[in-house]
Amino acid sequence: MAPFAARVLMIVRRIPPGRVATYGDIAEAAGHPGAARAVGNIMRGCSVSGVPCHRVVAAAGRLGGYGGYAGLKRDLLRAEGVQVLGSTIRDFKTRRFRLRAAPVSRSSTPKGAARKHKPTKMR
DNA sequence: GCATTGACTAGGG
DNA sequence: GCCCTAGCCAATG
Repeated sequence: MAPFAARVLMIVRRIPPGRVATYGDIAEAAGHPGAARAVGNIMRGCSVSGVPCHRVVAAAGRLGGYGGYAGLKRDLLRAEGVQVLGSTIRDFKTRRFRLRAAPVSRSSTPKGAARKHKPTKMR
């Protein structure tokens, strides 16, 4: 499997329940910004792989696709506490999971461990 | 190795 | 705020 695909899968895997991420963000986190479309291509092959692909949505909080089962994807998201109106996610900006570029080296949360509700900067 | 495709995104109407 | 068009990238045939 291409390293890019592996990265994408890894990233999608660490999206917690109730949270969502856009294809673009995932592509960027995987090291290929702008490859959102490629991410979608990878997703269609990972229907079953232990990857919560239903938490991957399109930009602007839209649902995007899910094979031919976008409706199922919507239900899954709602089941996790995500409010979905039509084909758009409500409070998308707050539901979006902040991804990480790459686990190059994470010794042991050196200083960010005791962070409170003030994330210094909000993308 | 080139051409087509597809769970996308950003911009304009 | 929704629909259509053009651009982009990796995967597949």
